[in-house]
Amino acid sequence: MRAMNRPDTSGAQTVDRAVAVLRLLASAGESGLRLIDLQHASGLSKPTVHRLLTSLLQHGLAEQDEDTRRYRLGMEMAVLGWSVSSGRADLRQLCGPDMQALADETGDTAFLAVRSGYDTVCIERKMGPYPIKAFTVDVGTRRPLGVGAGGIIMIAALSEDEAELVFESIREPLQAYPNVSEPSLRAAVARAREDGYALSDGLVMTGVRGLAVRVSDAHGAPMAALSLSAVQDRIRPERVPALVKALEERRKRIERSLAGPGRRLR
Amino acid sequence: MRAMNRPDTSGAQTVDRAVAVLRLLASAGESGLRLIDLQHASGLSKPTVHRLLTSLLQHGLAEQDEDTRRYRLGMEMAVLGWSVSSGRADLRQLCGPDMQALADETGDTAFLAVRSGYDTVCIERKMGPYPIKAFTVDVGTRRPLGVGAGGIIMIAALSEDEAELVFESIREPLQAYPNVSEPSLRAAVARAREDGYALSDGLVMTGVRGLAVRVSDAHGAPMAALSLSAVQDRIRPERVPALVKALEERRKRIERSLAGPGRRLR
DNA sequence: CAATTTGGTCCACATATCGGACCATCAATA
DNA sequence: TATTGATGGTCCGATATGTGGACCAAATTG
Repeated sequence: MRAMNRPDTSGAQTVDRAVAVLRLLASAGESGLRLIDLQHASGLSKPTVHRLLTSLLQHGLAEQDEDTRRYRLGMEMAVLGWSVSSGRADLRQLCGPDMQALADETGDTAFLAVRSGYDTVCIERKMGPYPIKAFTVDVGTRRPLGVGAGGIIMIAALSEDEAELVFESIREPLQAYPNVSEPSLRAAVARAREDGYALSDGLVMTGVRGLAVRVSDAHGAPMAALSLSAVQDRIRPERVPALVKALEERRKRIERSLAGPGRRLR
Repeated sequence: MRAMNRPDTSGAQTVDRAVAVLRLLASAGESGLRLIDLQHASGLSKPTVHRLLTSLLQHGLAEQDEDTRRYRLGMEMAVLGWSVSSGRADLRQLCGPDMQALADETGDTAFLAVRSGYDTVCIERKMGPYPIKAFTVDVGTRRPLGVGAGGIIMIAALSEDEAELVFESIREPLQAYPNVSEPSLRAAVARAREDGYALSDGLVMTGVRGLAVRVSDAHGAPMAALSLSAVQDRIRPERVPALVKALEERRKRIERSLAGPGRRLR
């Protein structure tokens, strides 16, 4: 139908397409996608999608449910992922203790998310003791960039041009989130740029607020978003400064330990 | 040089090649591989490898070290892997407590490994209290199937035909392990078939012994290998029954919890 | 049990990929 | 500093490879 990404220069078209399919499967999560869904979402022809899937299936990167015929990511994908040994790869476990501490001291739920294409992926979650939990995202969940405080801070970290590209790309998938309008998102991003932290006030779900700061690597490049989320009563304006301070402190600790056991290649 | 896998029927050649490259990168681990290494190891031409890499780089599935020009797996690979939500995917954390308990009660180091192509991948490790550690494998390490007790039990779980295929495929990579000869490996596999557990007596490294049992999913299909490893003085013949018993007990617990929160698709 | 939807396959065509040849860059060596 | 060799990267014509319209099969629906 329309261009996926870059019809332009070098590379391997087939690889691009295969990766696109993998991304779609990743977004779909556990329940998977039907062949025809993939066909429509990717804009590729049925035989093409099927051929790609056949190959991915053979390699275990995708699997097919015997009964429903639906496709989802295969375990081999996870196994390959476990062999990654750089940057974000061990970010998750590295952040674990600080996130738990953050959740404990604030009472709310702490999240860690990274960018993947035009999605954010939640890679870790720690629940705080406060008994009323807000709508909560599972580890592994993918949502378009811009959804949630974490997504906002990630867009805010981009250059104008890149941000524009993102807005362009997420326009369609954002339809699924009725509370997120592009103007309100742009406003939130602008505020985040000024404040240094992002606030999502019911943008994802009415009655839920989130706060996020960005985590950078040793070179200052944004790596992930560290966020807190709770029902709106818990994140009142007067409490925001304290929460931001808690987030910032944890961010600093995390960045320090990121820089600490500095990996040097070769 | 020679065929990678199936030159035969349907699929996408390009995808196969790209996956082959990814596998090689995974095996190489942190230090990465040079273009020419990939070229030789894959048997593909330089432009082909480079073109595939260009695409993989664009998608973040691979990354290139600025200084050394070496390629390794990219973080996106890990992120995609985190979105896998089936079977083995959460096996690791599910096994964590039992493995720690196993390590604690035996004193030695417990490993969990899964098969990936013709490799075994160590996906979890828990150290026991005994102060003398044997040569120890990091999480994420890939080795040819058949290396170590875990690898032996995995081959033992295969049908004759499949096992033969494996022997064929690992002949070359096994050269890197001088202590593993094909006859001794075949003997170890045969014993493992009889005993129900695998014993590696210095096959990987002189003076190190390992014991492994296989972990099966709810349908009885082999999923992973649970193993213990220690210096040979710690795994004397008279202690083997007790260690095997401990492994078996943990295996049962793990398999029960695997069957328990049974995921049903759809 | 016809109609519709979806999964899967065939095959002639054309296009995206292939790889030999070439250039650029760097390190070691003379 | 010139020379040699090894490696990263790119070009471009030939063709093997992937493409998608059309078709069949099976499942689902009315």
